[in-house]
Amino acid sequence: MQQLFQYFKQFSPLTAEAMDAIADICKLLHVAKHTDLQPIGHTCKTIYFLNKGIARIYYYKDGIDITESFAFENDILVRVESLFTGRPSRKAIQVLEDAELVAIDANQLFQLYDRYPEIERLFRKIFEAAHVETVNRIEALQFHTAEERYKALLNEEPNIIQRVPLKYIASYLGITQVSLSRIRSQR
Amino acid sequence: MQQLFQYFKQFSPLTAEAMDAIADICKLLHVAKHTDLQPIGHTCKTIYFLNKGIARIYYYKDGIDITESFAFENDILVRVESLFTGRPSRKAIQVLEDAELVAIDANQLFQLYDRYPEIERLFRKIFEAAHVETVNRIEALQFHTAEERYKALLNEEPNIIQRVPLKYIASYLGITQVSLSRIRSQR
DNA sequence: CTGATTATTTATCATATGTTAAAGGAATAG
DNA sequence: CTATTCCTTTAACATATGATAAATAATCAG
Repeated sequence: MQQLFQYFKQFSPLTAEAMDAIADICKLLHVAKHTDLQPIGHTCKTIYFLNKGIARIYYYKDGIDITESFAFENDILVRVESLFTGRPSRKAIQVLEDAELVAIDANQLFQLYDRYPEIERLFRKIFEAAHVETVNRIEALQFHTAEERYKALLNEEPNIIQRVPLKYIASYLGITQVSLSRIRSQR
Repeated sequence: MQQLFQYFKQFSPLTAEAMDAIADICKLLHVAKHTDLQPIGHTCKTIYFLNKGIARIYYYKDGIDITESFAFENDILVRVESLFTGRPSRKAIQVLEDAELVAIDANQLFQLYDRYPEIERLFRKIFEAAHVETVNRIEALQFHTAEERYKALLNEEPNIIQRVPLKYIASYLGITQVSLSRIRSQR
């Protein structure tokens, strides 16, 4: 659990009491690769934090598997559009490498918001940072070529290539597997 | 100011005291069309709410004007990636039609967060909703064709065509003006 | 109202990415 | 270790979108 609280520290401070309250609603999970942590159609009621391993959020569009995002060590992992609306998600969370993660019960967390404004603030800031990343991602998709997006990804996550099947990376970049292969083979 | 508080009501309730505190840090603005409300390079320190009119957030990529997003009546208007990071924004806000808007001073608002958890909660929810929209937009850009995106936009904002120059719509959709014209002329 | 900008459409050609199919490599189960 | 399945690359062709230029159409300033 230290890893999680270390992560929290980047965003805002917590009293010992608030930390205990959070720890009480957390569970440590070990999940084997290829497991769907949360299936399509369920409403997101858990906020995950990845201690170790890789996961992705994916969905099906016209029967084709599309990766919306990846999560790595020390990332928060959540289906925002379901958690914040209370609606079922068309997306699933899949673990790509044997993973260790912390599961935070969202309903219990939201109750803590009432008792601990500092906890509400912490998660506000965590999700604000995620929001900023999402906005930046739009810029990439809107006006960079597939090749530029691929190179930018390599820059941010140099070892994603060794750890994630290329087909997942392709749909994350908004292109087909074949196109990605073509881009990779050019020089 | 009633329009703004009406908007707030959708998200969470406020005490009269909190409403007064917010009203104290708000200014009503009238801005002529074509005006840059906030220039490129400034750090976003104001949250705007549009009572009337249309605005857009735009930036330059390789010298070309690109529209990141539009805001209409009853929309919040903010450069998230600057407001939440405190860094200067490469984006500007431009008013497209004579507009009436409410300007909320962000630094003063953040101070109110300390005194009124209910205000922090309200804005948390407002930005969570914006976050969800951003996530959904990625899905559109990632795996819909330009034509699909155009039709989806028409569906959501049927009168955007009458009110916004097509060139701005084109870059918002991630395509050139010429491509949009071509799509429109097909049937 | 008129001329000058600015916005939109149309046409032509170039190019990136999609689609489909097949072959070669890598991972996995038994 | 082998056979099967899954992943990745390559090839050939189709198509959507980009780039450039020119022609209309609309808007705006004087």
